Amino acid sequence: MVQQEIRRGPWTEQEDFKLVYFVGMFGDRRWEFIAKVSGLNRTGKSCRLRWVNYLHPDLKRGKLTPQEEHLVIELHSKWGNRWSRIARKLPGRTDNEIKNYWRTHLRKKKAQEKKHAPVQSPTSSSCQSSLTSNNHAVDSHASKKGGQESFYDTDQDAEQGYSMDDIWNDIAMSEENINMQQVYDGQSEECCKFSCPPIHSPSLDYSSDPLWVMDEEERKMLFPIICDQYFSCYQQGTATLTG
DNA sequence: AAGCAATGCAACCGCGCAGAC
DNA sequence: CGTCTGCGCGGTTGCATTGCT
Repeated sequence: MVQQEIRRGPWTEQEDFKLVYFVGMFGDRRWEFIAKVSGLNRTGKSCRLRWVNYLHPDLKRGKLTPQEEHLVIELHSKWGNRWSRIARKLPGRTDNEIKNYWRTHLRKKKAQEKKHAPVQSPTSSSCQSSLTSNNHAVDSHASKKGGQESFYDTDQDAEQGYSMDDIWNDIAMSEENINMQQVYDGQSEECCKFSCPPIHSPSLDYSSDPLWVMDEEERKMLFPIICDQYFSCYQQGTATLTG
């Protein structure tokens, strides 16, 4: 079988749909499997990352609240760069998000320090301790992107943007049109709701069965209707948005 | 209005850990 | 017990956007 080139870089909306769909079907554990079965030509890692950091339905979008900021600062002073650990204390936030947030503030803080104390000893390992102690100063979080609506932002501009909520809604809606049971006899509709927490490969262990490791052709044979309906549904959605 | 710099965030990389065999 | 595989984590990079001159 010809090894297809692994896709890299930004994810397209179509890829997002595919991933959401297959995670809903197989759960969010077996990423290599999902990567193969979905035909995304992405690595399992990449799929996981995309899901965890962006597509998971429990994710909050938008800026950290002052309380969350405070908590991050507090926990970071306690645990250091244990981002995943910190993230667990902030439901709906990812380690990546918190890490980025911290970096941003670190940079701001460093810049400020440079301004105010240009001849400070560099050995004071100032970043962490000083940051944790007075990072409230930057709590204003003068994010220049405050008014900017990301394509996926759910908090803002629900009318204009095509948010993740919309995507989930679309998926939920399209599910009503797709009779999943015809394709996956034995898997209840419940398994495909993409509800959270995600389903962990109910009752069947696909991974151990070589039959479930599909190549492109097999995949097309099994999923053509689902995928086609999905994407036409998706395309309708975006078409109405893009005009 | 154009060009450049700064910023924010999505995605990748490499390493380590855990479980299966 | 060693090896393999998959996953998770932290660090880093690259690019798009925004702000400034």
